[in-house]
Amino acid sequence: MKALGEILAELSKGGFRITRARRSIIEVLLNTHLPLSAEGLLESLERRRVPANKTTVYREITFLKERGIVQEIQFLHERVKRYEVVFGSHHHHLICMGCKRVEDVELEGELEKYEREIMKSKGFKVLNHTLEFMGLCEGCR
Amino acid sequence: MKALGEILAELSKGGFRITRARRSIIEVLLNTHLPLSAEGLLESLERRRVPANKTTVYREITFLKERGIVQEIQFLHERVKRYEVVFGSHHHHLICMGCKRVEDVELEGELEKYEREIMKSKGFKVLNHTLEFMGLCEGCR
DNA sequence: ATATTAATGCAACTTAGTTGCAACAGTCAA
DNA sequence: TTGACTGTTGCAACTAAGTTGCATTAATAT
Repeated sequence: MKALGEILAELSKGGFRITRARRSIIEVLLNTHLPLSAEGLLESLERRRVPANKTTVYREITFLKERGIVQEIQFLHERVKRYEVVFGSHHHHLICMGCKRVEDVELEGELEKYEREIMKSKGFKVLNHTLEFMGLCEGCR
Repeated sequence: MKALGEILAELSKGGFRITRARRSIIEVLLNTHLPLSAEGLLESLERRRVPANKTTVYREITFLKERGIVQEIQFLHERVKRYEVVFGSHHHHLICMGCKRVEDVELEGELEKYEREIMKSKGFKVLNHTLEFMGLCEGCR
């Protein structure tokens, strides 16, 4: 995972401005590390005394997505989309149906085996995937 | 996958009514077999001359979900939810980013290995999962 | 044939996200 | 440090997807 400075330097070099809102949004996403919804992001900004408009938040998310800095996640049990800073390694989520908390998991070996299988049997080239597990966490079982 | 008659008999036995809308919705979902959105379902009904209100469609989907007859799918690249009849065996989807078509895949061996791993390392009991692959189909590559 | 109540349709509403446009504010160069 | 350039923001109004309350309709058992 990248550090704040690195991300800001990259953007700056690209000719983009480091505004108060932009810096704070990236900070919040780096610090929570569990996926936040646009509304959650808005609230976090308010708590930090960096009030922002929801339009700004949505536009900033779009901007950061386009640059591969954040990624969008859609949990099946929710209506809203969530966002998190892209990690070096691809990972997945464990969603507890009891307490609704979300944990990360990294899976060893990943799904490459399946992706090869799919290529062979269907001629379909996999470029990306989503995988989320729903269940009960240790505390809620 | 269940046949129409079986599903209807089951519902009838449960004290639910077999209305024109209900029967048609189940028929459409059985026949398309690829996941349909609520709006798509509405259009299919119109083509069959069984006009239904969108409220009815949403309520029927909820009803069929609660009874384990249909399941809801959320593709990452879309805003809408989609619905399909639950198959005997769990399967996943290949979403072509070119033509937007969706194919089914069944994966051999499934993700049980990962589910056991998650149980061991995190104490998290997996009850369900979603897995979708995004990429390019044979025709679009 | 009729009573019961599940299912429906309508209109009004909510929630999540988007758009156009005028105003504002980082950044660079002088 | 000042200004000019243009990227960024906020507002208000909008769209799309889905939900709700309530009065009406229509499957079904008797």
